[in-house]
Amino acid sequence: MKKQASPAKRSTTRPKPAPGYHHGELQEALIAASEAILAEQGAEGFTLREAARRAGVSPAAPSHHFGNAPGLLTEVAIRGYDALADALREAASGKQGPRDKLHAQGLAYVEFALRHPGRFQMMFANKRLVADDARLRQASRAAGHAFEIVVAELVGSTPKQAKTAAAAAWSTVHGFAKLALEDKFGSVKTDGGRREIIMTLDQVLNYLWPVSGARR
Amino acid sequence: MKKQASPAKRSTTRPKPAPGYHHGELQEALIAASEAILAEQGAEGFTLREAARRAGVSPAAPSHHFGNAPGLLTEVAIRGYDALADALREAASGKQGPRDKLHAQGLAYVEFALRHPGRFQMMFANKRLVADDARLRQASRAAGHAFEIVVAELVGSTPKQAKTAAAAAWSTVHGFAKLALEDKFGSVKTDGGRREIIMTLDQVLNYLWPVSGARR
DNA sequence: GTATCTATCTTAACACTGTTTAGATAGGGC
DNA sequence: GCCCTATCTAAACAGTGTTAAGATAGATAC
Repeated sequence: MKKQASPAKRSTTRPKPAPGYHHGELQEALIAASEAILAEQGAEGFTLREAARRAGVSPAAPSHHFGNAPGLLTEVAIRGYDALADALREAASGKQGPRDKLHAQGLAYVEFALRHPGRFQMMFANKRLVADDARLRQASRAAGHAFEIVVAELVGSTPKQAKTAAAAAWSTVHGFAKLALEDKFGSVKTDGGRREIIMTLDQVLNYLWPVSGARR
Repeated sequence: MKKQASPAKRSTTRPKPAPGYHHGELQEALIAASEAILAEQGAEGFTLREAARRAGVSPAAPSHHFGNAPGLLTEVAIRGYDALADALREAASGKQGPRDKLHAQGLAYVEFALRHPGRFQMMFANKRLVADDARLRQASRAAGHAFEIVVAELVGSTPKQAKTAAAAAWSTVHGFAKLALEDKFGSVKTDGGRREIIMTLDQVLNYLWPVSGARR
């Protein structure tokens, strides 16, 4: 009565009426909007209200699907870990020996972080996620597992030593990525800076896990 | 006239009148309050208003001394880097050979991160700091330099290789600390968990930089 | 000793944020 | 046709960082 069925009428402030809500597309729209914000503004720039705005809904709408902001971000983080695991597996699949595989994985890990800084930082921001979410933990473990497989092949001895070596590899590439994102190895904003950073990483990996026989 | 000189009167909501403002103690009080918040609540829990509250001043007071929240946090981060550099230097000074020194520094780095998680996380949160502040960059470089000195002694060859080795060492311990703080190596909340984590770190360091001759 | 000047702090307001409550709306099942 | 449930909106709340304007006190100058 008060509002006739004028579908274009409501797009006063909302960007996308996006026909087909009430059909289960809002989750995807919110996740996509969140990833876009992370890509544009970084992890600190994310805002639940902005995600709702981009999806064309009210600020309270997300709560019905994700509970709260950490709930939504957890979903984003899960997909991030899945994408990371894929990248690690694909990097290893392109090489033959375990050393080459590990080297490729290290490069892939840091390249992922530099390509998606906001998402990457959010994946490791436990306080902004539902840290004990079962699916999140599983996705994180799966990404770490991609490392362990290759490292186990490399070390080849006791599983305890494999665990240690995997922790070492993960720590090194993760620390490098984090430090690079904080500009500790030069500016990460320019193309040239990123190229320089990747070259430094290549040297670091060759130093710690030399591909050809001799070490140092 | 309106207010008699009743010094206890104003402590209605303010915790510490702290005689001696207007004397330059507010900066220190705000820094101390910020460090206390970081220690209690972590980096995400920091709030400029809460810092002002603890220092017993209005929310606008900090702006006169630090400009804005990043300004205050930058001062906190600088002191954090100074403390970290001290810890690294002291760790090295207690040992003899370069391998032992590096090992001790690695332990000291992670122990610092686990002992002061909030401060540590804030030190590497460029977006919440005045990232291009000259004193901050200097303090950060000084902490990294503590690593480079030991690594140069260890590698002993070209300065380029020393740079690479220092980047490797820093990345490994930084990554380990970051992952540990996000519970990737078990819970960091319990004493037992932390002990376990340090043991894992010890193995990682021995794996990458073995103290006694043979490697792996 | 009084007046002025400057650093320091407060009050009040603004535009944001995440979350909750209650109510409106629409689509599917009976 | 009706009801029922999922979905979304509107409005409000407490809290945030920051700014503008005004008050206050300490030191300085005369």
